Amino acid sequence: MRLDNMLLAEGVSRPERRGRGGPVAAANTATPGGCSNDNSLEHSDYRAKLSQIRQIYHSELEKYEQACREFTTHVTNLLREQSRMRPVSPKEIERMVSVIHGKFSAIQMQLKQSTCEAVMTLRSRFLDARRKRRNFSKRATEVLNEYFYSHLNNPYPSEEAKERLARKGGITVSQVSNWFGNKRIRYKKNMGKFQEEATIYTTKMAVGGLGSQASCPSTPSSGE
DNA sequence: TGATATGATTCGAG
DNA sequence: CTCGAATCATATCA
Repeated sequence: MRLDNMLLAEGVSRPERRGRGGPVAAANTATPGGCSNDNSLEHSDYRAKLSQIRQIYHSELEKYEQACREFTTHVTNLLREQSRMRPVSPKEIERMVSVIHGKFSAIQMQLKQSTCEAVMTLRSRFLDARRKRRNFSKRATEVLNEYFYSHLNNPYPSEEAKERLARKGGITVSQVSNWFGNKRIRYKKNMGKFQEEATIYTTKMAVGGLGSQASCPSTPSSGE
């Protein structure tokens, strides 16, 4: 019965597809800001696939139910015929019918399970933020690198600092945390590869620290 | 097209 | 919760 709830929550066994996308896109644990603006285009694709799954699911379900009905009537007719030869109690008929229904519902269970799997796969395919990774803007990486290389001794920004960096770079706090996590370990892994970058940012910091940025044409400030 | 860069996620430890 | 580490999946480069 968990499967039923599952399918219901995913909108597969929903009677209609009218409005209210509902709980489909809201079941994430944290969703670190990745999907804040651009849900429309990918979502249409996602919805299309989901409705395809739903259609198959419903047609299969209908087929099973029809087959179940046919088989049930067939068996009951058979038993009715036999009742002319031997006594057939209503209890026996009832038992046969329930056995048939049990078999068919087991098959339906399998259908539900495979549908569930398909939906989960689809979900992870489309809703996983890793699938639509975008590099940060020039401005964002600049801001982050400036902080990183000016705090090389302790590159662990506080919550406030993270918020400031996030605002300055136009990204979320979670993204700032991710960036610093990646940066720390990758810098440590081989510092040699980052020496060039390090000197660039440290010298930039030195220059920028001395005379504001009034006459510095090398800070485009708006990248994209 | 393969190699590399990079953002995001997962997992265990503290 | 945050952290380091490993890993995934995509973007970008040569």
